[in-house]
Amino acid sequence: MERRRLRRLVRRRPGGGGVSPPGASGRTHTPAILPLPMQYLPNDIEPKWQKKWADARVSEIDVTAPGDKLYMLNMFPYPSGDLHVGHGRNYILGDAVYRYFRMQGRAALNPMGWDAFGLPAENAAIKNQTHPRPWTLANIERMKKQFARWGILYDWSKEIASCEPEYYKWNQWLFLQLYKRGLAYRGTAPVNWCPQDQTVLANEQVVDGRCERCRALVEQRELSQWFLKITDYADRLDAGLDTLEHWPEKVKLMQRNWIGKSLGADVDFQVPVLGKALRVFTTRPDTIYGATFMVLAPEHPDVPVLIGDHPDREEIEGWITTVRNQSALERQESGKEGRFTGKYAVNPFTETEIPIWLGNFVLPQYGTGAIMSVPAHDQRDFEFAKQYGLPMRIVVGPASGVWLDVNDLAEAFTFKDETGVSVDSGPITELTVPKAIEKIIEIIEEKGIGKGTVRYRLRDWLISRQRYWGTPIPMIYCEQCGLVPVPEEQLPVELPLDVPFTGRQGNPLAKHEAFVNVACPQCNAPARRETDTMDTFVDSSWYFLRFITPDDSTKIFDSALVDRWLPVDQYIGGIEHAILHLLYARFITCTLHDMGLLNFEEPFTRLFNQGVITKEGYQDASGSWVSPREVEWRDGKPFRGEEPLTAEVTKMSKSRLNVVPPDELIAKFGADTERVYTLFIAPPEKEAAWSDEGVIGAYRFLGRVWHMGVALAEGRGPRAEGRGEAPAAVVRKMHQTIDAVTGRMERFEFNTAISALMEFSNTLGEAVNAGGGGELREAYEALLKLLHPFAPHATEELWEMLGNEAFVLTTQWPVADRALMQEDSVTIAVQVNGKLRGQVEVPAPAVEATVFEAVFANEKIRAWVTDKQIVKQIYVPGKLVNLVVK
RNA sequence: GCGAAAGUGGCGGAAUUGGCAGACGCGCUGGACUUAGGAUCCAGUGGCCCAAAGCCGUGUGGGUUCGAGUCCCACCUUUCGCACCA
Repeated sequence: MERRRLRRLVRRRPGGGGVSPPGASGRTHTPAILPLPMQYLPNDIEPKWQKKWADARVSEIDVTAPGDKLYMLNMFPYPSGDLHVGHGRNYILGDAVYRYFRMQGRAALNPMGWDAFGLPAENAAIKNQTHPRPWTLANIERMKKQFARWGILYDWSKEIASCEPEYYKWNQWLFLQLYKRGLAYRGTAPVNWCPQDQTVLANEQVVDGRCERCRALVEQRELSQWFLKITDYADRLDAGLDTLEHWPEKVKLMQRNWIGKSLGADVDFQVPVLGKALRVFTTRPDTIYGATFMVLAPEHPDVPVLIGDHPDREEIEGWITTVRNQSALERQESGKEGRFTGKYAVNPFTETEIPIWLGNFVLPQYGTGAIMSVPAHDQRDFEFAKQYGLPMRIVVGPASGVWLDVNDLAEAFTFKDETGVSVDSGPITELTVPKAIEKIIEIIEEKGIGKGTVRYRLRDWLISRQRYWGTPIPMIYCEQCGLVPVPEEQLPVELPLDVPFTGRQGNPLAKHEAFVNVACPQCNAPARRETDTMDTFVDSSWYFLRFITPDDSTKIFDSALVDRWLPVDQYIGGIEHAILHLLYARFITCTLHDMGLLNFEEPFTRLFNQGVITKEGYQDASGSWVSPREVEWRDGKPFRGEEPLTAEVTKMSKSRLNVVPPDELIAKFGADTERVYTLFIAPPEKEAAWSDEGVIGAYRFLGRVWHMGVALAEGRGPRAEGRGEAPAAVVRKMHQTIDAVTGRMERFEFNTAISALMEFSNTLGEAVNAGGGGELREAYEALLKLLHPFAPHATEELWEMLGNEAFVLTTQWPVADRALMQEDSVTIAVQVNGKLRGQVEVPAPAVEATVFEAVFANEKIRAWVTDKQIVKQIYVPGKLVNLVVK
């Protein structure tokens, strides 16, 4: 094949250097590297370097010292106990970035802490008849050891754990500040109740109508609970997304959808029998001439009056009760249902009477809980109208002017944009939809029957939980004074530890007399403490501020220092927090800004979401998960004994028995191998399938780097004489690699950064194998530096072996010399009508315009420079090849 | 249903701005060294073909272009997110 031959020609050109001699029989094995006097045994060296880093406190940083600050942060984990290689991806990735920035000379802060409150600890305590605290603390210790064994450098002098009073005191303080400003309130609302976990949940914690944590069906209950008024910040949280240039679009979109900003209008419809108006919210006020009926949520406050004298009142009330008791999921699945109230409202534009219905598809929490129905132009209204035989009226037509007839409609025609034109709509007739909306809002406002409005889907954040293991809400109920906040000087309200865990009848805090009974801070009369605790997402909504001054017992944080170190420059964590944690953290940061405590509103400048690691799991016919140890393979299919199994690739989880614990892996190959493999496996933001076989590739790579280093250190490399020049190809490759890896580190392209290092290592290995030819050591040391973020232990050991004193970590990241990246010559191949016409070798700096004019003039030719680094292919229609060095 | 992202060898994945498709690695095949090798090293490895020559190849069908994995149109598939939000 032409192309292949061409490539070979190019690769073997003189001066290319380092290319192995061809031919199986002719190949001689240079003993420069083999046989090996010193094996790569990671487990001999890794703990040693972990200890050295710890002893030297290399990762501790003085936040008051000057420097080019950089705040790196991995989302602090829930201390659930054992970490598997899937968790490792997150932390290994963060550590690689941290080490890279350190080598770039940045004053990089990389703290770690524990999101230590929460249900699993409580459930474990119930199961094991212990207390959540020792369980949690033991897990923390285990996980710290695992982090260390991965070679991850956190600044442990900044460690925090949210379950400690020193931390949650400030949670309570924050709550009191919010309460003072009216941003924390107690209110009664239909809330999500998880019967399994015996607690209420935030809307964000309900997924597909089920509890995010335990998957139980969530029930609706009318309860009095604590809320944070995140809705006050809906507009800012929405607008702020536009400023987050370095956040994944996906996350911003998810937040935008969750906030659910809608522009529209509130409009009053008079109801003569009520003697007042019912207000509706609509995003399509331009369709108001087509509003032929009105639908209220069954929960709407005016419903009892409307149906008070209805002959079938009891039946309707029964239906309302049924709907109210349904979960959101059941309510939707039961289809559209409604009841006619027997009453009428007046459409303010057509001035006709329109019937008022109740409908289960109208949600009480959104808008005004009442809608004007325009069946011709809204699919939901259309379905409802068809079902109950309600009238329709077409008020929007296509701009193209095609006639529409009500009887022809098989579905609603929405025409959301300029493609639609108002029809039969008084003053807005013939206006396009956007213009019609603008105009009708003007008229509505002139008439004083409503106004243009912005509505949000976002609802207030329900933060109270009827569970023990969380931050006590610092409020007191006094019969005389009502709700009384705990005075700040009495904080923290400590969580009592002498509590039995039976797992029965709700929150054990409520039965702790010494905790509950308290004197009212205002009147000193006997009073009762709030026994609800806070959602743990409150704990994590501001923890990144606490890392700067974790031990300050006098204030939540130091504003001046926080303003210096924050926003967090690089935040790393899973996509599962796209809405919950990240929205709450943004909200709380805004409130602290408004309190004058911060000079910024957005806490995280750059956000990165790593993908999950998946692995095959095996299920038997009954759907139970089978341990991979029991699986036998026959004809490429999995079996357990005679029983066929099904294989499914899923996220690693204990329940699916597909987790890969790092211990065995590290014992066999070392942490560096796991680190390199984990980052090499796939682009870090993508889901990646773990392959036990694939790990060996990373190990071999490190082994080759190791053996090369041993050879150089023992003087078997050319360094012994310290003379001569490294082959030009090695120097060139070094600069190309430095350039490539640096860019890829910045862009989080770790998989290709590592592949570039593998290529460089191969080039270097060939040069060493071939007996070198000069100064290979400089190139090798550059390789060690570039490799350090991925394989910190091996590179430190090799660095030392070569006689260097300081850590690789504290050296400077190499800088590429662009001039030396260039090839000294390039081969230009010329293709004419698909055939290789010839090739010309030219010195790289001389690749200029007229080189080929004489040779290939007057032909339709295709020409390109064969080395990608220099120039691209260029098409020249007939006359002149015009090549330019980039 | 709505929204977003993605479809490239046996597998994970490469391929600035359209310019040598399959880098790098796994696996596989052959070899070296070995008592042995599931260690290590070397070579080969997109498909058709004994091989060469040649032809075909980035989900499918069109289009733009000297040139398309990349750009445009239509479709198919997968994954993720939202899901009666008026």
